Amino acid sequence: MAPAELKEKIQDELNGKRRMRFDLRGLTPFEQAVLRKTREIPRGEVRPYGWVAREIGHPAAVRAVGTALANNPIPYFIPCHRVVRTDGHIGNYGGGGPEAKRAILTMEGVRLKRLEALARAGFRYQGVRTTKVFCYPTCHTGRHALEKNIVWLHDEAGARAAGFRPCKVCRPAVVA
DNA sequence: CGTCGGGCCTCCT
DNA sequence: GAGGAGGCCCGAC
Repeated sequence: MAPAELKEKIQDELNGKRRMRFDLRGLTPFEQAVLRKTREIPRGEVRPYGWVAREIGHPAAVRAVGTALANNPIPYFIPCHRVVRTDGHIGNYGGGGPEAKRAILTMEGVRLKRLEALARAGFRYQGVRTTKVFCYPTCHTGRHALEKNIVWLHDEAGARAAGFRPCKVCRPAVVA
């Protein structure tokens, strides 16, 4: 394969445009589920450990998700660096520590400064007044929302109380 | 902000 | 196979 072609293939993989088949045999079903779910997180976005746990049907196995990701056999291609803590902190990272994790996410276009500022302020979700939908801050569905229509939300209960329903793309909560 | 306890999956004994 | 430790966590105080 020509270098240019290979480069394109790798880029497509990391952008989610291509799905290479990874051999995950040898891992437990739980670990496989964690890794498969993690691959669904788009480049430039992040999701909490708790989100992965809930999505794979083990909502309380949050910590175990972290353990499974720590054993990720194919770092970067299975983007465990896109999984962060619920409170907005970056969380730990085996391959180079939090610094490496921040560097990779920044490369992928995540606005970490903004994300961490939101975390410090206690905001976990972004709501859009006009659609009445709330998302995780990095969800791409809200990227064209007008600034004046954006509302920052502390928690799910508050979001719902304000009339917002969870985004169907980033699924910040189960659709009640 | 820190600490505590809970909870879950693996691995090791 | 039972039991315990520990890990890229989380929510409540």
